[in-house]
Amino acid sequence: MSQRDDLMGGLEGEFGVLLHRLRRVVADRARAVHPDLTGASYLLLGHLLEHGPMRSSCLVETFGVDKGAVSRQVRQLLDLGLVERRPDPEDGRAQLVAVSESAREALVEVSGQRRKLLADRLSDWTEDDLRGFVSVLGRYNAALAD
Amino acid sequence: MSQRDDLMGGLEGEFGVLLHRLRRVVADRARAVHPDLTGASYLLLGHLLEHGPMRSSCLVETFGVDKGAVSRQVRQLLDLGLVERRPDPEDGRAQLVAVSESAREALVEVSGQRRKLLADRLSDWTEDDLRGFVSVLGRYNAALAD
DNA sequence: CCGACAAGTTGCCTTCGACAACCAATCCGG
DNA sequence: CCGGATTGGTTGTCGAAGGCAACTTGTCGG
Repeated sequence: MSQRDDLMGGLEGEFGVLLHRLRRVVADRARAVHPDLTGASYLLLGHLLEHGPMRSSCLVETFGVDKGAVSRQVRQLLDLGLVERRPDPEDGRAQLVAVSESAREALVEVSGQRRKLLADRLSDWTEDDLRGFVSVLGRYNAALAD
Repeated sequence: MSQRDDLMGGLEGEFGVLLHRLRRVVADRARAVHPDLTGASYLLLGHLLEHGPMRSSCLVETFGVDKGAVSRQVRQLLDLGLVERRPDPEDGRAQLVAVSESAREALVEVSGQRRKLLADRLSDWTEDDLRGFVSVLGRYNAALAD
């Protein structure tokens, strides 16, 4: 059990470093999509791109942040023309947030740059390495869920 | 290559969620160590506990954040009595930051609570799973380094 | 029709980090 | 030995980000 504890300690340490470095990386990529796009909004945008249009409250739930924060970030995305809003056919008082076409293009473009940048640094990773990493990260995320 | 791109996309998504959830988890754990301890300072403290006394500039380098921020967080740790400072024998103008004895005890205590909390959620992870996760996280961190 | 409720919005506060200007001690070339 | 250049660290100011709470508004159920 003490071995397991040591591993958990190492996990914390790596997460601490990751948390700080990722903040900067995300902010940089956000700026690449649009000069005035902030990091948090970029993450929302990415989630919308992957999972399709959804309402703000859904974003609140999956990211586990305050709905006020999401409201402001969606507002920013709207102002920058990166998302559009339309009424939710299933609930009259809700609105769906959808990635705009121009944002989709920009995200694909930035995604290409990112791939080039990380290609050499992760070149020794096999596809299985990558797949396993994503999977295990997902399981850890699930463990963190409230 | 398109498979690899998809995997990278999934990686981003998981990191986005992780980034937000971890923020809250870290803040909670910091409060458990000391009511007035903030999240960022807690991460510094954890790093000091694992790697032994070091100077502020070393923390700046490993975490990749501004030295002003580190200076303030170390100040907070000092005010709370969680770290002590002593002159660096190898460089007259530098100071070493070291975890205090009381802080060490508190960290071990919180570590125990944390283990209990995650024990059931990660119970299906083998020790190899855990070790592999830590290792691969370290490699990813290395890839993020500037 | 009316109260309960859910979706969003907004204001206020704290945490956090970037940037820059700044002090102090040390190192180094002459 | 001396005077800049360098390095360790502090401080002030700013924007990003989230938590909390009060509030608006539209919807649903009795």
